[in-house]
Order: sequence, then C-alpha cells, then structure tokens
Amino acid sequence: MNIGKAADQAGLPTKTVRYYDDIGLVLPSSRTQTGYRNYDISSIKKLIFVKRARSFDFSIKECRELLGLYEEKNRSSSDVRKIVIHHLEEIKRKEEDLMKLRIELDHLVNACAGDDRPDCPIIDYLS
Amino acid sequence: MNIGKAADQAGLPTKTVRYYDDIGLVLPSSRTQTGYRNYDISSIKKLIFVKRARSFDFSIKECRELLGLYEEKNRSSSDVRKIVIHHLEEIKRKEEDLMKLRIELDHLVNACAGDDRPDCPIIDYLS
DNA sequence: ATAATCCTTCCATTAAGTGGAAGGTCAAGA
DNA sequence: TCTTGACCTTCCACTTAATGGAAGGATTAT
Repeated sequence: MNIGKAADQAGLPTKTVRYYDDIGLVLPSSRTQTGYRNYDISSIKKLIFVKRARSFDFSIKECRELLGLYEEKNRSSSDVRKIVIHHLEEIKRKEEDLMKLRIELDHLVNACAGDDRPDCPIIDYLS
Repeated sequence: MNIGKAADQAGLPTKTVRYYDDIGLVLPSSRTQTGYRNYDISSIKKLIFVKRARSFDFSIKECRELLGLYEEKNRSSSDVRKIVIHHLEEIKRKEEDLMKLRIELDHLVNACAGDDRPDCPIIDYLS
C-alpha cells in the first residue's frame, strides 16, 4: 500500500506518516524500486497504535516504548503499566496546575469591570 | 543596569531577557557605546510584568498585547478583560481535555494486572 | 598585567509536526 | 504515444519559548 492509502487507513496525515518513518518510529514494510514507501497490514496497525497513543498525549518517546512492548510478545504487563502510570501522574500534575490558573484568572476576570475606563485590577495584579 | 542585574531583579534568566529583546517584547532602555544593554526601572517593570503574565500561561503574543495595554494609559479595561477571558476559555478547554484523559487512563491502569504476564488491556486498547 | 566575570552575537537544539518547492512516477484517456 | 493529473520523493523552512554553547570583546579586581 502506498503512503497515501496507509495514512488514510490510519487516519493520519501523509506528512505525519512520512515523519514517523524519518524518526524511525514506524517504518514502511518496504520500498519500491523507485523509492515509494510500501505499508503492509502490520505497519498500518503500528500507525494506528501510535495514533491512539498520541491521542492519549503520550510523547513520541513513550510511543516508542509502548510500541516496543506492543511488539514484544513476552512482555510483562507491569512494564506497560509503569509507563502509563507515569504518564498519568504527569497529566494529574498538569490538571492541577491548570485548575489553579483557572481559579486565579477567574478571580481576576470577576474583579475587572470590563468597561471603557482604564482602571483594571488585572493589569494592577500583573504589575 | 546591565542585563545580568536586570534579569536578577525580574527573576528571569539572562538568556530570556536577551530573548525578549530579540523578539522586541521588552527592549532595554538604551545601549552603552560598547553594545551593553541598559535596563532602567521602567524596562525592569515590564520584564516583571511579562514574567507574571507568562506564569499565567499567557503566550508571548498575548503578553505583547497585555504589555501594550499596560503602557496605554487610556486603555479600556474591557480590552484587558477580553484577552483574559479568551485565555481563560482556553485553559478551561485544556483542563477538560486533561480530565477526560485522566479518567480514561485511570480505567486502563486499573484494568491492567501489572504483573509479569504479557496480557495487557492497555496494549489491547491501543491496538 | 592579567585573571575572572561580565557582556556580545550567532548557531544549534528542543517537540511534533506542517507547509511548500522542485522534481520523479504512475495510471488513464485521447 | 503523449500528456495530464494525481500521486510520490527529498529537502528546507517555520512553528513556541526559550536554552546551551562557542568565540570573542568589555569591565573589574587583584
């Protein structure tokens, strides 16, 4: 399958699939004599796997590790779990940070009249 | 004041202050004959302003707008408020996205035994 | 005088792609 | 057979908001 079809199957932009090849994340199964990338079912499954993992906000580095475990048939599920838990902690941390920001910004917005006068508690707060 | 002192006063790395000059966000008040940047009180206040705004996760572009309003003495507070509300919406959106991710990942982690067997609902889910 | 500590500019790197240019390939129709 | 259009290729630049380092000039302290 050509890269365009493969990208369609995986639901990824062609550019991204090419990029994943460039960085050695998901390689095409072969190349034609004229240099066209070929993707077989197995490589397309890997593209889909990466797409899902990315949608969970796993970094490319983490996707690489997960993909390794995906292919490793005598993996330990604990290895997978470890990566996901680590990522989960990261997400929780970010979520808390955002919550704090939201609360502070909410206060500022509520304190600001938002009219045509220059007096602004937001500007004051940032000064 | 030299850039090092100014950076200290603002609580920013020297590199960052130089970067803010490069992108025209906060310019030094002058330069010495030999090219050293000079920062006066007013420019240091701007650095501090930007530092605070960045800590609220405002983008450089937004900081530029806020800084413009900070300096504009006959601004309308509604203009400030508009920017902050927009940013707040963005933060709320991100927060919700993260919450959804966290919940899904939580489910996956709980479903995974995390032992030395290869069977893994997480991998299955991503496949 | 010289060493230490500043400062300067410029270039590369980070993450994860995206956009575009220049050019090669392939399949279909006239 | 020629050509047109839709593919495909590689390469380079750009995005965000800095950060790291190299090479070299300026200032300060001893």
